[in-house]
Amino acid sequence: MRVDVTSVVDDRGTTDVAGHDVLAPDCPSRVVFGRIGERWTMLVILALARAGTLRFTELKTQVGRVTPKVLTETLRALEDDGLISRRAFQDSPPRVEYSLTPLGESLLEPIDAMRAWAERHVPEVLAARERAASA
Amino acid sequence: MRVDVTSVVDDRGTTDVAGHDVLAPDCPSRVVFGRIGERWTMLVILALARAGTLRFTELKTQVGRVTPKVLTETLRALEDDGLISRRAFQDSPPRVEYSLTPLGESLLEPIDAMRAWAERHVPEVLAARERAASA
DNA sequence: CGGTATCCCACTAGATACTG
DNA sequence: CAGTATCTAGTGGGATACCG
Repeated sequence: MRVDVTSVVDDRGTTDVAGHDVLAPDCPSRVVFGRIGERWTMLVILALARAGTLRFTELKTQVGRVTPKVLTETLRALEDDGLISRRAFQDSPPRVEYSLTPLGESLLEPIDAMRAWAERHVPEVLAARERAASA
Repeated sequence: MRVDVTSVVDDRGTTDVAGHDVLAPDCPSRVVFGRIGERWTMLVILALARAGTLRFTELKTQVGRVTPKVLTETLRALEDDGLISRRAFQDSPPRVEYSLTPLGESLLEPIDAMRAWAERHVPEVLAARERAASA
């Protein structure tokens, strides 16, 4: 995710005390929302939260029908972000274990807020969609 | 966003009391995460939350460099989901006002949880990324 | 087992121009 | 003002095959 850097602050004082403004093109918040938006990110984090530690193949089956290529990309991205850690053992056959870092665990709180909202309100959303579809 | 419907429940009892399982391919939570992931959704919601009511062009300037086509798509999707409401007046020149529905307002809570996390932890994420980049 | 290496497609979203 | 209409490009993600 690459964003441009012009007009970070407008002239209406919409930035908050910490200097953040979600409506600014380069607000750090977008880093998070960008990751969240990626198709398998949440599932990987939630699977690891649930299991503690998982190997590549375990993760693959937990998460659904993700292809190895995409799962690898997802894992690398999350590792680069410091959200998960990867431990490779020098065994034969190979053995690699993934788990959440403390930073990754701290993400669970907002994620669960989202999930809680979804579980509570998704029926309303689906009902609204059906109304819209049959209009 | 369309997902398939097989293997909703696995054999390890991972669904919760309400019958939801984020790791299931068709969990309703994905509806939410799908929307969140779309590029302009959050920005529109936050702009409306901040301003209360906005017209099309106001929304356009608030939100950044979105094209009219994409903004329209975003607004329709959000309207179909019951998150925003659109009121058109029969004036000339035309006048249309967008605002959050109560459902849309209820989404602000989890959104802010995410934003709060982002503002608190994004420096760590960025630091991790730099470490990864120079490795 | 834990990935890479290729190839490929759908789909998001941008640019641009036009209209009731 | 508030959009629609086209056309196009970039890329996230999938399928498949192969490797140390």
